[in-house]
Amino acid sequence: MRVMIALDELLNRGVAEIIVGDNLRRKLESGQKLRLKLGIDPTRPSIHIGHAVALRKLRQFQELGHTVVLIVGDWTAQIGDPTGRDESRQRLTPQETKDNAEEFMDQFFKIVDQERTEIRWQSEWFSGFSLEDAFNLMGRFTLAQMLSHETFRKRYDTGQPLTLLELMYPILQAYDSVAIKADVEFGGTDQKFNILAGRQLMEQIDMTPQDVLLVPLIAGTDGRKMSKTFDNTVDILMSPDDKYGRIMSMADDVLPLYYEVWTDVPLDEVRGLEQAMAAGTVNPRDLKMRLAREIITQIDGADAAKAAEENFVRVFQQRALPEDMPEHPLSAPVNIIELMVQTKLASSKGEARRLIDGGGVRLDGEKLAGYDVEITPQGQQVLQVGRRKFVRLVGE
RNA sequence: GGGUAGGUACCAGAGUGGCCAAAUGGGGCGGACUGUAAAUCCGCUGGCGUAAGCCUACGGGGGUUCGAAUCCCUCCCUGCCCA
Repeated sequence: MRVMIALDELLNRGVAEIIVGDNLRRKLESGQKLRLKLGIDPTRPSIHIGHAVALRKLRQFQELGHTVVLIVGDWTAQIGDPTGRDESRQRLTPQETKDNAEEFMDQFFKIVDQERTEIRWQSEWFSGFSLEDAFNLMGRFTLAQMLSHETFRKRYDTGQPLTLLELMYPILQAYDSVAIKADVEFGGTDQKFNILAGRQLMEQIDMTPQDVLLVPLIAGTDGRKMSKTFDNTVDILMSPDDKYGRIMSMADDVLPLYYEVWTDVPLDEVRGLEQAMAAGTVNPRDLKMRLAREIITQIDGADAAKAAEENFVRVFQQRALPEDMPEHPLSAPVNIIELMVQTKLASSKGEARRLIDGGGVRLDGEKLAGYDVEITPQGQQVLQVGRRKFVRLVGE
């Protein structure tokens, strides 16, 4: 699929940090086939393009013949990764875990090559764990060490609850590396602590410690770190139209990094674009459009990307109607408030009224001024909330 | 185990008997301006009711009171200090 990429590019582009860099390079140069570890927690079945930065990197390694070992964290998922969290998570049931994992993998293999992936479940090694095994593991880590992790320390210092179970999270993740004999573990920079715990454990039991490849975290639509928690993600499973829109609403200054991690545009050219942007000789909007196209092409294919772009131009640049919109049959006159709730344009009647009061509701382009409006079925009408939500009312 | 401070809306955080669907900030949503960028400005931000109003809501349950986020009892949860 992709042309093989140069080693320098592989190890530098879209990479935040490699521990130990020389080591990894030497292994790669030796022609040794590596086992690339990536652990996922099937707590949230959706993958966004921030997670997928690591997946793209894995894919590049696969092109060179290395094997991805995907670890489904069915045990750690029940703890929930405390990293970056300021409160404890709810534990999941085994069934939820299983369902989530399946959904997750559908998305995962849109980017990673399934043929060169080995899927392993943590329960393979943890289900048979005895208390003795657990002691043996826990005894290798100290509390001070755990508290050196910013997340833990902050929780502890600010008086947030912090359970012993949560302290187990990095330890379990570390053991995974032992269980599968990982050569390199991949993750976002926020995973550094957990992944280093793996190195430490391997060293202690006289295994060759894994190397670590950390990818940068990218910003979401609001400029903060992309995270489900902030609802600022661009998800793999979103419709191409939604992906396009969300990418277009990114801040300008995230563009260079996005180009670096999500496109194959040569880095020299990216630097050039950055300068042109600073000099004002190129409209950042156009760079974003190109970026959106590139990303969607990788996930959904070129046709979908093209269609999404056309739709975007029509709806948001020309302020015309989108090509596809949800349809809602209309057989009898209905009050506007009622209708907005039915079509899910508003989540409650109160919200519907507020939207109308705020001037955010249009019927066939006409702003509605009050809410004692009956909508009667007649041919096709378009009901619109804000700039981006449309429903086509089809009279019967 | 003892002492002590707490648990308020999506988050942070005021409120310590009625003026409280609950200040303020953030977030979110809508509008203006734009490039669905940033910045800025305006409005909204529990549910039901076109409205008057009703219902639900300040950790859970019970009580006092005409009236409770606010007082009392009890249970649960968390922090801190001591053991």
